[in-house]
Amino acid sequence: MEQRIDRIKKQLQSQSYKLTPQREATVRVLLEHEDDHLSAEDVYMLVKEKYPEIGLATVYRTLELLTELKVVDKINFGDGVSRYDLRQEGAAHFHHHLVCLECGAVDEIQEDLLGDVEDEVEKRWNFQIKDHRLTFHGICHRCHSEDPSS
Amino acid sequence: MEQRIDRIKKQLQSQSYKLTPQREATVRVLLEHEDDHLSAEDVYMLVKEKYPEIGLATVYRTLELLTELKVVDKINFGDGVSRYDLRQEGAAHFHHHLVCLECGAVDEIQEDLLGDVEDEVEKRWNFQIKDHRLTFHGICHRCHSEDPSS
DNA sequence: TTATCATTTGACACTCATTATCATTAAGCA
DNA sequence: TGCTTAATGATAATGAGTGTCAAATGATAA
Repeated sequence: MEQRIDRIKKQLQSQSYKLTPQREATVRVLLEHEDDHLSAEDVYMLVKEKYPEIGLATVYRTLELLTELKVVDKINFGDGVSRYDLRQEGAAHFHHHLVCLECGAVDEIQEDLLGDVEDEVEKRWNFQIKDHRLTFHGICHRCHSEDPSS
Repeated sequence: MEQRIDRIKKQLQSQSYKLTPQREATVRVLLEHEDDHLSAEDVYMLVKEKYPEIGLATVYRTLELLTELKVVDKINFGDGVSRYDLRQEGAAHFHHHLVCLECGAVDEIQEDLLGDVEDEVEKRWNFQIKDHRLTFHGICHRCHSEDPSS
């Protein structure tokens, strides 16, 4: 935890940004909720517990900054809200989503499913891939087993 | 064109919806702009040319209805606007996007890139896939060739 | 320490896509 | 021709996100 915050601090400073208390509090919330796909409003509520004076605009600005620095990914499941995921360190950024149409749960896959596919796309369409988003919509294993009708 | 409208009409009627003139005008616009990823506002403007009395709310309602019926896909490139794509008929629905970070162009791929991947996901995560979204972000072939710096 | 100056913050007004409301109109049907 | 329900258009309301600006903060140099 502290090491990750330290690395983010250095990353900010290398671009002459500061790790202010507000930003640190925000990052801590993201670290404590790594797999929760929090919306800006979610983050705001959680940060307020530890840092009640913080303003919503600051949370938005921090999330935007962290997105620029590629510390978080801003993702969109089509429900009208952006969500923010802390990126995994080190390992390449393979991270796909399973969105359940039944219960709304969002699970993650940490596998590199697209290695070959990316190579093919780069060659055939002469498109230099920087990033990708892959989301599956369907019925998750929980709803699947509870509801034999579908 | 007329046959496709006919089929959509039947699909609507099978759920006891009507193909009103407003809905038909909207569908025609979608048919005439199949690969353009129109936003609701875009559709509204285009429909107004042929049907000036139509209201924006009706366009939204029609697009929502068509989305429910799986006649169109509502997609989101993260620019704050939903876009609507008519689904291909017959053939399975393989349709991915290449979003250029340089010029903002959105190209399409009509290939089944994910057949094997889907099988694996269904098995390993016990997730019953109904649909997927795959988007690549990067530099398109046009910007790529014009700008040798990157 | 203190003065200085750019960065950051919080409050709040504002934008803009989308949705809800509601009175009116049109369609299908007895 | 009436009746009932679905659909429409106008417009108000919602809500996520952004812009503005004065005040607060932080790093740095004297």
